Amino acid sequence: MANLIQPKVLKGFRDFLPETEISRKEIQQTLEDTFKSFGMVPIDTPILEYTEVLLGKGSGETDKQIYRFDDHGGRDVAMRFDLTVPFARFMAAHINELYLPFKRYHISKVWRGENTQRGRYREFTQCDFDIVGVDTPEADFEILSVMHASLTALGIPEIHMNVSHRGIFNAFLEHLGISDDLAEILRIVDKLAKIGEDKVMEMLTELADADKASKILEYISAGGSFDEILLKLEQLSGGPSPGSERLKTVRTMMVDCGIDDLFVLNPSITRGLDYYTGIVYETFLDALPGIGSVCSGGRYNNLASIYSKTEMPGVGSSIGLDRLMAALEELGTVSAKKSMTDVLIINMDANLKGHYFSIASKLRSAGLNAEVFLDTKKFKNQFTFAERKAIPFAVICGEDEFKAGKITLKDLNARENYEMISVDEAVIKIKEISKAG
RNA sequence: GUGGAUAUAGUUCAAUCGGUAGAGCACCAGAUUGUGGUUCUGGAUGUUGCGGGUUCAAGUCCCGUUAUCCACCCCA
Repeated sequence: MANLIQPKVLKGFRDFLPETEISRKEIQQTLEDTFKSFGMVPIDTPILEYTEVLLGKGSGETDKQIYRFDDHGGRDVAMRFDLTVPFARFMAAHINELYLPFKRYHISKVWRGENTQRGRYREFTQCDFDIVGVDTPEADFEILSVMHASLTALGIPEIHMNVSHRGIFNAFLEHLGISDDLAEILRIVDKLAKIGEDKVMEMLTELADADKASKILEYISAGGSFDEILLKLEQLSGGPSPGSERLKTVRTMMVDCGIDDLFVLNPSITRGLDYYTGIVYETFLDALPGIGSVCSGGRYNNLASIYSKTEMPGVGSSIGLDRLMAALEELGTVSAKKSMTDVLIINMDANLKGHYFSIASKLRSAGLNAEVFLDTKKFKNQFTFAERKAIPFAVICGEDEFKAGKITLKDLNARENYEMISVDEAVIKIKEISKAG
């Protein structure tokens, strides 16, 4: 009694109450439906992998953030920090049982031991979708298309997907004659939106001469329409390149399909992860840029090469469910349902216990979610329970109704009774009122 | 990981110079019944995040610790 254990959870880890979990599940369902509609199939992988498998192509940062330990058999293991690297391993392991191009989605938790902030946790859920086996504009376009469809299906307000291309940027740097400090330059360039042109210029001049620095700044801050910027990038990088041609084709496809509205070409987007080789993208909410990217990814043509000799070019994207939730919560656009129950059967007469459950069963057969209150308590109690759980209807059946083979339906929101009707009539009434509301 | 801010009832917030913790809302019981939004009566709100220290006395001052938020870093 004296030594109760504190019911605490670890920093960056969270419990989800029904209210939150219901909307999380709804969002996941919407995404899953979208992914399926593009012919994508679900997979799953273990949360624990050999450390060498996960760190094979990671950067130094991943090293620091990964949860890593020795298991009971003395194996050096680690928890997955994203879903892309395990997917590459998965493809290498199962390539002979699969077919190409392979399009999968994967919604699951990942772990990173970094410092927490709003929308940044140590345990969080990613919704990944990737296409492996083809290096074509069709595949690049399809990922962008799924992103567009997903975010539209979720009804995310005021959003822009920033698109860029590593290949063009590399061609540009090569044209400039820069081959050192590439990672450093990428990092500085990526900060443009956050720290501004002056600061970026200042930092770049520390790495390269002023002329080159201003060229880089000119490249990453190129303005105008998608096509205008693309033209400018080509000019700055010494003419058309495979990357620019690819991006041009993808752009044409977006226009042909009428989904070019949400995409902007933003050359300052580079992405920190070093396995990206082609198109890259990041998505920010216009209203909440501070919360970070809610959906990003790109093309990685060599990722599986550390596990297999088979060429497996891939392109994919990841939606950060928790970050998205944090944003939607702040914007007040999450539905805060407390339960899915449509009808509560009031438990008022101890002699009719069994009957109450048979009414519930009939309601369920009619497609409604129904539950019986699990104790014979007074009405006030049972109504309060219904209110707590936000249940919209109650079925009342006492001796009178039972004898007549009827029930009384109560609309708990309108506080209106429909007395002495049959269960079938109640079902119709409930569906009618629910539809209207 | 580094630096800064914050932590009081379920919740939103009080508590003077250091003097044993308070209000609204919410909650529970009853008046109150085969019908919960009103009213009335009564009740509990709590190891002041946690652990030490100073003091006759600590929510208040000091140290440590944990969590949250903010910035850096990085990213979803």
